[in-house]
Amino acid sequence: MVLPRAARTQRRTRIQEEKEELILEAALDVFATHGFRGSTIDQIAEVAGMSKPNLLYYFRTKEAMHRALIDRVLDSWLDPLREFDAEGSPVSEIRSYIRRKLEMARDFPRESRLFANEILQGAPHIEDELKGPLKSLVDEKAEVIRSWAKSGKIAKCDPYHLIFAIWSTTQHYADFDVQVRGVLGDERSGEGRFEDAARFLEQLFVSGLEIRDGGA
Amino acid sequence: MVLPRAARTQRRTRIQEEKEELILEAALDVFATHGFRGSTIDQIAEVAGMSKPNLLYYFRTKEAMHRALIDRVLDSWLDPLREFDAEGSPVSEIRSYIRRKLEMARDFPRESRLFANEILQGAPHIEDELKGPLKSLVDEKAEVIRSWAKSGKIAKCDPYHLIFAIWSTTQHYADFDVQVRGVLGDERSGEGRFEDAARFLEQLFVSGLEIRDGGA
DNA sequence: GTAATGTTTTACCAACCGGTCAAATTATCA
DNA sequence: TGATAATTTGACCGGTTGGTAAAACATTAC
Repeated sequence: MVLPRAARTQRRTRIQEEKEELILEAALDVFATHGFRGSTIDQIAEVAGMSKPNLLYYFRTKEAMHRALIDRVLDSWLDPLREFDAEGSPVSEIRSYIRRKLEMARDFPRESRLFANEILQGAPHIEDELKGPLKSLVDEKAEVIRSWAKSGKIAKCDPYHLIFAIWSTTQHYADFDVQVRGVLGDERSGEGRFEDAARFLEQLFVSGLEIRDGGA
Repeated sequence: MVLPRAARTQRRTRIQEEKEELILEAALDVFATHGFRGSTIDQIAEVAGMSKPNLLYYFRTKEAMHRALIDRVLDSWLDPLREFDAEGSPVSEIRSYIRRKLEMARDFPRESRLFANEILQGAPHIEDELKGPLKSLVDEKAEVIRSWAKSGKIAKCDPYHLIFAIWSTTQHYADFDVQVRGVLGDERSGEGRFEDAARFLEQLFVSGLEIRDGGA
């Protein structure tokens, strides 16, 4: 019988798992570089190496594909922030948060771009997640940072804008990769640029948050 | 006679100037939120309040509209960096560069998003500009920063990554506006968020670049 | 006023879009 | 093996897309 995908409650077939993975992989490629509206099912099908109706057998709509991707990415995207530990030392926590985010930008640039495209275009599919789970997590970690500042472990600063600054500087290397490479030139565009970036950002944030002698 | 737009060498009509401006304004709206491929001529025409063929009388293709916009934006986008003055004091130059970029993010968010979309999608229309004029300008200013570091006016750091960090943190408030608002919540999403951001970023960069006592 | 030019509209096209359908093919398992 | 269910394919559909042609309309210059 040919049941619509969503109606199947049975365990998934081996083929199903493989093909769905294959499709999401292709969809990630395409959505990440063209955004939702700029991507076509034909294009995704071609990258996945299958016919369009075949692809639509696994995901019944373009939106279903996009949603599946977004859900997966959004979840893993916040892992580094979840690991942010209130018990650790501020400097080492911030330092390793930066490192983790930078590693993600290096290792999963398509995921970062998928997300960036979605936000840029007004986050039509994930506004609820932004105002719900994401906000809660950030609120929680912002409170941690605030307490560090209050107890004099780091300089006083707005914790939300600190988080924004870490997000933007690290994701920049994934989202604006073409620009970064263009500006750095071919010689400096090797993988070493991530090490350079890590060094710079750690210096910036760590000494930028140090307590000054003449601090207010 | 009906000459193709590109072939007209005569002075432009009053109507031409007005309509072209009207169209570019509408196109900026649409391209900025949907990217090139995600935007349609019909949509732009509707926003501009004219019929599609009428619009196509002024810009013969979708690409022509996009190019006209990109050219204009790219130019004004670099103005703050051009003002970056080698003769000024490092701290005040960096401080006012941050302020200017932040003001642009606040006052011209669509322009920022148009640019972000273009880069995100691999900069298919402006790769040459990135590797040419943009790179040259950045190279020049990076040299200024390097000389400041060398003469001990600011901490040693990679000037390119410093510039990237300023770009990303400031443009973040335009490009990721939905996310910023979502996380800050309704109460803190007023215009005051730009003042908060300015305060935070100035503190971060200024004290992050100060010379340490125990500096290497 | 009128002729030349500039502008707008209506009607249209071929290609592409997201998605459906039914038939053909292949895998699974008793 | 054969029956049954899962997968793949090709043909197709209505709507949208970027863009054109030509005629109607408006504006300007003389």
